Amino acid sequence: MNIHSVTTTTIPPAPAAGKREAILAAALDLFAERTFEGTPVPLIAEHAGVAAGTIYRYFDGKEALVNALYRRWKGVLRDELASAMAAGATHEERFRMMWRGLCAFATEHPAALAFLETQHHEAYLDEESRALASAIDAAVTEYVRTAQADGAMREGPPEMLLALTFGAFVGFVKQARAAGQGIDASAASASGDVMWSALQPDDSRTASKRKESR
Amino acid sequence: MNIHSVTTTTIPPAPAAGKREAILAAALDLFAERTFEGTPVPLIAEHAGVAAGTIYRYFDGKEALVNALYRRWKGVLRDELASAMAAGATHEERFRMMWRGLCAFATEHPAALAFLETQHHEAYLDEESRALASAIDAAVTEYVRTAQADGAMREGPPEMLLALTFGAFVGFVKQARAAGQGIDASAASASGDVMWSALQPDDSRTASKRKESR
Amino acid sequence: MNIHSVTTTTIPPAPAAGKREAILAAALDLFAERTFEGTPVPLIAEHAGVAAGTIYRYFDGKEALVNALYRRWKGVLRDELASAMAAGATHEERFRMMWRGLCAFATEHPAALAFLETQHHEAYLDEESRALASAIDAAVTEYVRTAQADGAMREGPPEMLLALTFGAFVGFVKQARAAGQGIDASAASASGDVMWSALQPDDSRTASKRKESR
Amino acid sequence: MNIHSVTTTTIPPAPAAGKREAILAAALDLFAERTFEGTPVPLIAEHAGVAAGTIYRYFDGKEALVNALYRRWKGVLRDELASAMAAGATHEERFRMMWRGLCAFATEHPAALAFLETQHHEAYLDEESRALASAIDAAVTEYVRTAQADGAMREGPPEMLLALTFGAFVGFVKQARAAGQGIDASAASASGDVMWSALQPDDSRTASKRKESR
DNA sequence: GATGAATGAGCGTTCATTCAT
DNA sequence: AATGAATGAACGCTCATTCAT
Repeated sequence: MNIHSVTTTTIPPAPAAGKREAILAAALDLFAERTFEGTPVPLIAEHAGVAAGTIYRYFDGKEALVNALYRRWKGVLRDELASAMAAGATHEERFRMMWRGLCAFATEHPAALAFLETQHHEAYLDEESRALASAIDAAVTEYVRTAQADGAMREGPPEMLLALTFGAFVGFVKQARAAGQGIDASAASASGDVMWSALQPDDSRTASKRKESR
Repeated sequence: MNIHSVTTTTIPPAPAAGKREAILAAALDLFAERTFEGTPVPLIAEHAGVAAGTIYRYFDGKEALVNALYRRWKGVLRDELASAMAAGATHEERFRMMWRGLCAFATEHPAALAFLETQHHEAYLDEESRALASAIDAAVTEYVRTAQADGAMREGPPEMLLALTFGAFVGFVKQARAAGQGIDASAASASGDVMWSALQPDDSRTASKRKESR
Repeated sequence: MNIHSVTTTTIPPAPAAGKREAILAAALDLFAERTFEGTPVPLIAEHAGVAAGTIYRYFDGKEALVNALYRRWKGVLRDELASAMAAGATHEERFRMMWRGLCAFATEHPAALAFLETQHHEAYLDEESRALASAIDAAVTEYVRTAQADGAMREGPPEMLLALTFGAFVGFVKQARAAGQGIDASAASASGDVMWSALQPDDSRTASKRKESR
Repeated sequence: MNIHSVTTTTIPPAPAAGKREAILAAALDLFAERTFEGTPVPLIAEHAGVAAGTIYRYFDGKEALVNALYRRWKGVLRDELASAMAAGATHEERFRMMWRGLCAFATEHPAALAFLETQHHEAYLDEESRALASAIDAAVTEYVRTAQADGAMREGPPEMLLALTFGAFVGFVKQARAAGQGIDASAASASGDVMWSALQPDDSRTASKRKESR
């Protein structure tokens, strides 16, 4: 989790991590549950245990804060996906690790996922934040393309397949949250099954299917 | 698709449609692209071509307006889904019609879909709006349960399958919109293929699969 | 009650008296219980059973309406006082009739009295309304002066004596209203006793008076 | 008159007194001359020399402000009356001190008196404010009852006697203000004479009294 | 004459941001 | 560095007034 090294002193966004971290943590929770526009800066300050003015020592404004937050967590997500892709031996394994990694992320950082996937970011994200999002898109698109080239994934525009897959993930997580259940290992696995089968080549629906996915 | 016939006369922001419709149309566009909280009432008025005060002749307040809007479009969506479910002869046909109907809705009313699927509605939706959403959930859940009972759909909690499916649809639509492409018939069909195969029983991945889905 | 002849067709502000009267009656009730500033014109219209715009056919604006209302009722009060002063044979009789007349007015037209005596009229009364108030002041001042000249009333600036007397009357009426009681004949008489004795010459009291007050 | 010593440091709109005091002072003047409803918050801010938003740092809203103001001044008045009642040796002395105290209050804090006695407070006073008003009523009622029991005051419902007396006081003050004169010691004394004699037992007057009143 | 939909200035209030301490 | 009082633009909303019907 390289991004945490940005933190001046300690590693996780722990309560002792200093004001900058406290502000980011408070903003994350609040943006996740009330929207960027719906969250007053003084409320962030209160939750962070700092004075309102202090926020402006660490961030140029509310918009800069939300961008820092977005980059922070989008970076964590990117690292999660990158390590999943690096670790798997087969395309299916890579997919399963990604899916599991996403589920783990959603479980460990529910507010972060809600914040990242749920908002209308267009209004305030800056160039750099958008570039980060694009880089992640490119990486997973590359993964899909390779898997398709190997015959391990169905044909079709990678962007569409990814949109369906990540969309499904987000829907799944929101449903689990709305139902008040967490995402346990079996639910993560079952939902991963569903989406992996969605990605299988049509003609693979034979007994030999599984082999091609390596 | 009974409501769509209504659509032509009352829903679009036609200049002759009356101020109430103009306000709803303007609010839809703005909420879809800027969030409920991020949209000032005076801006809605401006887009609708009315004075700010006029909005309060037609709606009790901003919150009543967003609820009216939500119910209007959630109702259209419900009718769409209901007629798809009524029309199909097999479970697969019903699914395909639903997916096609959703794609048509997304194409014809992109702002409505963005508005419905994208926001933090919890803060302002009232009892009646929530009841409408629940009714739709119940209807599609019932569809899944029946299909599962007939062996035409994979096992698993219907809520999870639906969350994945609708999540995938939303992801797909957002991606298509972000890419600036519309959703043509072939894209709709291809994405429907993907998600229908996601819903197939695991053990159906044999040559006989298709038959069971009727 | 000469002022009622101003009414185009009928005599009292009865429900059948036409829209102008209905508006005046509604405005009286509302101003009395909610203040001039606190009463929206559309509410007056609703209570009067007319459309908001109609009020502007009969009055140039809210301010003109309140002036018309003030003059109407101040005129009734003036007539009441004038006839009391004309009818009495002695100064005390005149005073008693005035007091009784005021009490009758407060009983018959409680909203009118509340409106006349209770508000901050300065902000909106026009020249003519103020002139009417002054005329009444002058008439009762003249009465006091005459009574003083005849030795029937204590010395002192008539304005002060009148201010005390009318102030007492207003206080009395407000208290009766607040207590939910009407002003019956005996209460009217008892309060008149008090204020008449207030106006008696000092030298009419015996030398022993002071002792009793311990 | 303990509170009056406080007055010199905290109550008047002294520039050094802090914004809260400046706001209260400005609100007092404006409410006194334009009514609560007739006074826009931004105007209060302007008169207080603060920004409109600043008012909301000190008060929860316009209504909370008017209640704070009411309690402040009603409390001063209560202390005034209480110390007058405590200081006098005879019933008459107590009455005279009260009257003198009221006159002093009206002279020193004319806006406060206008504000307290002149408005339609019912619409916005809260429980606590009303309780304060009732406590004062109860205290003076008790005074009257005691004086009546001692034969030092005429019979009759204490509420009526008090309503007449305070009404007279208010009328007197308003008249003095309208005439542009202050209330000097002799006017205060003369008006006190009038109202004290109003409160005397009937039987304290000689048999010849009635004749003089013609 | 009468209506009531429509207007828009102005209300009470919030909140992103600044700055003296 | 940190505070939090202060600001004032902008918010959601009301209402006196106008005017097409």
